Amino acid sequence: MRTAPSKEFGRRERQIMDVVYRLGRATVGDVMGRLPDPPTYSAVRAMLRYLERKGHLRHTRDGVRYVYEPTVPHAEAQRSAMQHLLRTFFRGSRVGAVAALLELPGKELSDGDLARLRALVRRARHEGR
Amino acid sequence: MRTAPSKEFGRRERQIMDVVYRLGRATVGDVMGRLPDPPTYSAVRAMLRYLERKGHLRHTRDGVRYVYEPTVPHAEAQRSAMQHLLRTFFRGSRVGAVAALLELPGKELSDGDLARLRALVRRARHEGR
DNA sequence: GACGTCATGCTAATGGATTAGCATCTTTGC
DNA sequence: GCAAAGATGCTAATCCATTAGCATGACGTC
Repeated sequence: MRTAPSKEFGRRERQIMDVVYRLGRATVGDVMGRLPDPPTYSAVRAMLRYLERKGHLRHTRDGVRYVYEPTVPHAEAQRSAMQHLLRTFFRGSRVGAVAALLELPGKELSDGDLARLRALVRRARHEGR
Repeated sequence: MRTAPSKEFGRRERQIMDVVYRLGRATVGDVMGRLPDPPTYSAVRAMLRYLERKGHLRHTRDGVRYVYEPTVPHAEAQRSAMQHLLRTFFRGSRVGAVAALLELPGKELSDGDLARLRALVRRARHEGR
């Protein structure tokens, strides 16, 4: 049947999709191992099959086991998630979002990172965006 | 009963919380008007009461009607949502996320915006993050 | 003061996400 | 060859988010 992926997920669905996006490709065990309050192996498997039937995942074989990956490409999902976050929590202000981002804890920024950031800002200016 | 808000939501729950965060404070009508595939007024109202009982929302009166707002402060929810996005789609790379952010379409960046961005980068450097 | 409108209180019904259970198949080791 | 381990196929049961329905109360108007 293969209808258009609908972007809206239930709780578990969301958790599972997040794990798969995080890993890029994932086996049943990978997913189960990273779910909060993990249900049984069997339940996870059913869920994956369910998500596949709804068109959000596809699988390929790797020897005996299945490896799942999202049908919507990483970059696209990234963009749309960011878009949504921006709209929901920052009134669309990209600058505000950048501020929040840079204030998050994380690995120290390398010189390369800083250079890249400056380049991004410069580019944003020149392209008039 | 008021248990600790659990951060995980069902589909509608998520949609509703997003609307409330987007608006800051919202009446039943506000919420209903912005839901995709809006159900009945009554259903939205029940959902809001439900979310309140679970500790995610609180309400105050405004004349006859109720105005709902999140119990978790905007800034905190912002941070944790960004954190999650970062982890899920950017392998924790803040720079990568900033790049994606600046590439999103949006209002032209003002000179003030650019100055602020530069200041943020400078500050990130000096604070060693 | 009766009526219409619009708000909330409460609860039962529904439906779909979520789970578990059992059967089957393949691989590996003895 | 046979048994154990670990994978999938399929489906029924369950649970809870989601919805709708009916009753009640406040307010304004003719």
